[in-house]
Amino acid sequence: MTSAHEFARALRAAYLALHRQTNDCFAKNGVTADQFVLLSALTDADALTQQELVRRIGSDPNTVRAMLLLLEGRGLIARERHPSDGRARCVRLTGKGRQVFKKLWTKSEPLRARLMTAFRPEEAAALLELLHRVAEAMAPPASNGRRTTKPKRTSAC
Amino acid sequence: MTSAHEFARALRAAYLALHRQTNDCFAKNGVTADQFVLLSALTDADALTQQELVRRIGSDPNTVRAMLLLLEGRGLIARERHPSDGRARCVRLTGKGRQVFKKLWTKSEPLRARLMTAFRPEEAAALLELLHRVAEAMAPPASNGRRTTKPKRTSAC
DNA sequence: CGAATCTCAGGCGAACTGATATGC
DNA sequence: CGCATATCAGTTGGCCTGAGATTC
Repeated sequence: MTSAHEFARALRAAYLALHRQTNDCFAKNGVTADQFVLLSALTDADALTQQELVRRIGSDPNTVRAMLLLLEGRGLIARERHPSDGRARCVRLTGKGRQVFKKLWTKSEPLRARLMTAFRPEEAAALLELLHRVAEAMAPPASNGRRTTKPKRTSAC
Repeated sequence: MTSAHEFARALRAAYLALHRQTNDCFAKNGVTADQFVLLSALTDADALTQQELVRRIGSDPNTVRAMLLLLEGRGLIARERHPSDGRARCVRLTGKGRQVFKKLWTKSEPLRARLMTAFRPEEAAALLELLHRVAEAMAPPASNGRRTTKPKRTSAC
């Protein structure tokens, strides 16, 4: 039982250290670690709805909206109306956004290299799977976020 | 290289899920997850200086101060002057603080149990060690926090 | 109608910067 | 003197609640 607490503290320490280094790495570009995560989620797909973005980065709709407004103001992302669903918004990277992300990605290479020194390649897969299991185990049990029913569509935009 | 990014996202997802569940768990007691971490650090020792507290929970002096003022206002901790070092402050749990922490600890038992379901007991130690290595690898390389020189004393208060 | 998606207003805790006072 | 410890003032980004508009 107490080992769970130790584990939680270690997880916290590891994440906070990573988060801080990432923030420092991007500080001069005016981008935060969380914004980088959002941008990287957008590079995985051509366009995503805000809701889908919320789901992928594990955040709150209001938080995502605030971040998007910020990034939109800087011309890194664009928000268009969804063609078939009047409620939804399609979020995509602009050309500038893609360019900036590429620069940030290159800039953070050393950080990822440092991260990889923490374990051997053979361990990586196991560790990754373990972290996924942790996230799954700690996912909201019944009443998700603000959802009252099941997720239903994954709305690929 | 890209696996480092995957790992970072998984680490983030796991931590955020844990952090959210912890916050929800303590919400009705008016205590946040970070405050719980601080309180738990104080249960490990009779008294700690603020600086040592900063080091143990991996935070910022200003942040810790703000949290301490908050907790002091609620009567959970006390800040006395250090007997031999006029600059330092000795932080300790009050009786009420110890009592509250105990209640919170009990209340969060299910959370820790859920966390333990994510991996088998044999894996726990290895995983713990791995997370420590990650935190160490991502620790500030040269210029620590605000420190310009070496840490020197660990000041056990 | 209910439900989903996003918008808006407002508040809060955490983290940071920079400057400052005091004691070692 | 330099350095360490803590304080104060102010800003920011992220997260949350609660309410509302619009659309499916």
